[in-house]
Amino acid sequence: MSNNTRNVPKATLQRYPVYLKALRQLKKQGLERILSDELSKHVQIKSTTIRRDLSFLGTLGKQGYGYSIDKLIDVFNEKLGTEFDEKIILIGAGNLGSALMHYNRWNYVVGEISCAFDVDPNKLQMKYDVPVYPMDELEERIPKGCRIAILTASSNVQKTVDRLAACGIKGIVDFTHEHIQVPEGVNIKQVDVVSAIQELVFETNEMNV
Amino acid sequence: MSNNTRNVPKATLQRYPVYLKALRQLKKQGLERILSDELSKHVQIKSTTIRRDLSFLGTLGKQGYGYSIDKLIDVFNEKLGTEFDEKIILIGAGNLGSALMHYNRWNYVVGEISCAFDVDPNKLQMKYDVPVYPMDELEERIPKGCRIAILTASSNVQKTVDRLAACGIKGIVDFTHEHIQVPEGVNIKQVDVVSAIQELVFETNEMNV
DNA sequence: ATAATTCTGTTGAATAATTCACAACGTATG
DNA sequence: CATACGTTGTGAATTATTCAACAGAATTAT
Repeated sequence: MSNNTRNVPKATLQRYPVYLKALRQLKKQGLERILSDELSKHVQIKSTTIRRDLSFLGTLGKQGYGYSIDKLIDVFNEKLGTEFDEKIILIGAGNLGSALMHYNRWNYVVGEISCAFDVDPNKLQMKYDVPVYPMDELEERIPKGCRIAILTASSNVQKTVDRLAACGIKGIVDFTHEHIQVPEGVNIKQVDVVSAIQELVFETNEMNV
Repeated sequence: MSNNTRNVPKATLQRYPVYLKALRQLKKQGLERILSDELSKHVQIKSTTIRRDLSFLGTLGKQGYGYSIDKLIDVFNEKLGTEFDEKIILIGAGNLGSALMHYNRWNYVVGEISCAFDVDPNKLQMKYDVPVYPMDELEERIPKGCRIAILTASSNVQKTVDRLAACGIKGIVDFTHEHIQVPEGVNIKQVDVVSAIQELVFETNEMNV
């Protein structure tokens, strides 16, 4: 009933990207509406949890009909601010960084990589339409209003994080294998194969006890 | 007090990799012991939560002294089965796959990539000491006892997942942007920049309401 | 139209996770 | 060896999350 997005539980917030991804896929398949029960089968989350999660964003479904997929996607964009215009910077233009610049196909999804930075002078060339600047020039080249950085460089990690925070970065997607600390108010998401594998191994072993 | 790892809460299981990573870093810095309060500052998790989490693995700390870092790391390895010998396969030898084969430095951490598979005949060459086989040969080439697969290929994703499950894969680290469904008993971990960015954007916006 | 059906939104109960508070124990000190 | 101190491990209390059950709104069928 509330019209803003205050007080959305953390657990719910973490499920939104899952819904959004599934919805985009369903739309691509030509579907126009979906029931919470059907969506449940796709994302393996109980339908009642889905309905509750969505209810935080407004009264979106219709009884006896379900949800309009387009409407849901729109609401995610409007209310949660994924308005395609997020400016993202990339730190590190190595193998992984290149892969990310390459599938810069999150155009129309969250935003796009505005520019990249690297310490290696050999890597300072435009790649897949993304300019690569020297790491030294971070403070002057960083786009106005940029909040999100993707960190793939693995030297001087902690120092780099501190510089990013000083530049006003509010969220860091961290691909490094280091453990790093962030100042208050900065959010970090690990995107780490090793940790992911560990979690899988832990959970797989648990299941066999 | 329990000597096995039964009934470890899911939330706890997800924090273990965080602890492990921080502990390895502290060890590298030459530290030998740590208090739950100190560790708390590093990982931003309340010390009381840390103590409870660790207590599921046995009685590891000493009152008035803290925890031995070496001992903790050993316990994670022993009790949770990260015994360095996990055989991992990689599906897709493109940019991202190459990056993963390159920092195959999870030797001594979880295991190693035994081999990779790709549909593209041009990519079927040994890369960073990892052999790359044709996708067709998955069923015959997959190592015995292999439980974990890393999925970076982005064509025929769902079909590939089904084949992996049929081969006995129990955990999939998923780098694709697709939404995929897994059969009962198979665990999946998304390692997705886009979803990570979305979560960051969602949470960053939340904080400013 | 009207009635039957379907599926949402939400209440309240059950379960899970976190945090508090402190007794018990190991260490350090004299 | 005894005493003081500091930190763990853990019941009990609190908070967060999930889940079941159902009233009621919108659709569909007649």
